[in-house]
Amino acid sequence: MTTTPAAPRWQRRAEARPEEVLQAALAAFAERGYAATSLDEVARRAGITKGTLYLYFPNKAELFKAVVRNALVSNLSDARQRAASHSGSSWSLLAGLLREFTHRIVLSPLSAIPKLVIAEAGNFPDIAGFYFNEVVMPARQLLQGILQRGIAQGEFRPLDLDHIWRVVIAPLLLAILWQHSFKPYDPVPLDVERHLASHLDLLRHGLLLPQVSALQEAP
Amino acid sequence: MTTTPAAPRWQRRAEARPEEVLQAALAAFAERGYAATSLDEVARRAGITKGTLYLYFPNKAELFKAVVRNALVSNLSDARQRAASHSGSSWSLLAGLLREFTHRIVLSPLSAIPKLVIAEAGNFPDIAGFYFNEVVMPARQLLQGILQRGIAQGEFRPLDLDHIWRVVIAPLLLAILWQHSFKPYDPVPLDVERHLASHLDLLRHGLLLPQVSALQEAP
DNA sequence: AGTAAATAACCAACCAGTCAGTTATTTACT
DNA sequence: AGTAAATAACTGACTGGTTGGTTATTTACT
Repeated sequence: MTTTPAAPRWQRRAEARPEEVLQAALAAFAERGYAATSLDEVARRAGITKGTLYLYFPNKAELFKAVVRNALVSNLSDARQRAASHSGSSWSLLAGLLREFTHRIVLSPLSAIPKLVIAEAGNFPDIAGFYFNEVVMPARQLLQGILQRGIAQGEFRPLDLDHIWRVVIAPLLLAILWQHSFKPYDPVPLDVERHLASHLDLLRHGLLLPQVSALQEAP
Repeated sequence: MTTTPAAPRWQRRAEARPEEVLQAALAAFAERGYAATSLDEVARRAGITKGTLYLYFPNKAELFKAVVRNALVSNLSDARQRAASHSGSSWSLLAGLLREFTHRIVLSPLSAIPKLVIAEAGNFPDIAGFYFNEVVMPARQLLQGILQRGIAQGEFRPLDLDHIWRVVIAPLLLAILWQHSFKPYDPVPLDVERHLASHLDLLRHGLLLPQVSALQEAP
């Protein structure tokens, strides 16, 4: 009686593990939140055990930070570069950026991250601080820069630069939270594309000077 | 040697306990979120012990639901009645409503509740469903009614009624979440009054027909 | 005295983090 | 090429601490 050559119980895949753990952690955190997600669960989803997980990440908070970095920070520096080298109107830059943000974050699994950070900020100050410094601050600077340029060039009305930028991105945040918190209960599910269209329509009429607005029907 | 007549170590106050527990629980949940708040902590804040807490609420989830219900019920039908009996322009009604919402919710401890519901929706589906039906649906109907009236009367531009209402309230939601999640990290703290002013300014230019807007500088 | 209200000690379950031991893979040597 | 030794990856059981929930007992009030 010969034994079939048993497949190994596990394989060494040190290269692939970290990325797989990050994927698994994002999915798990997104479903249940940070506090409610156990590392056993994350390990299970990644096809390893908890001990292995600790070979790659020193603790739960650092794992979470790594998830955020991996998912968002790269995306953001991307946008800044595109903004710097933009040559068209400020409005087309702003609208393009909001569109791209919608497609690359709101409509992707990445949207779980802002929701998570907001939900758990109270309990994990260093995560909240990290996110604020690494994500919110750059985003603010990017938006304020565009708006300021638009005002200076006589494209936008005079605006309160310290506050308008939050009003401008608020509908994106709402869309993210809606999808994660209310989607199952909404009888008229949110159509993100039409939400974005309404948002841009409001901004175009609300930000641009009237004479400029009239020139730019549907940029 | 006489012993001074010792004050009783505790008193029987069955009437007052539930309300006091609800207050304590709201404060505790608001600070630390649902999962991270221990019932010992809630009891401590309410000036009782955990065992007593269980005399009045069957478990943690029901306590949480009771907090949400209790905090919302008073504020619920109020706004709808005022809207129904309004006689001025749609814009003044809308702006007034957003102002009142800002002062009565965003700037009050009640703002903890939307934040909590959004944060915990994934883990507590029946709470999320309850909140959606009792709070979100009425708010939607109220806003859509006002916007529809404004369009019909030639005050607002034609708008996508299914989507614009979310864009309109998004900045209020952002203000709530900002205060609860990012306040400690923001070097330029959010001035809610100026945030509201920026918001209303954008809406006035973005929603109203140009000729109407020109008539209504600062309503 | 009788009982409702409240306490305090208790249990069972869960989980982040640790570590001694096991196994797959690579390296060094013949 | 073959294989023994060394290494790196991985496992799984365990620990210490916490917390939701229970209950035997004490206390205040009628």
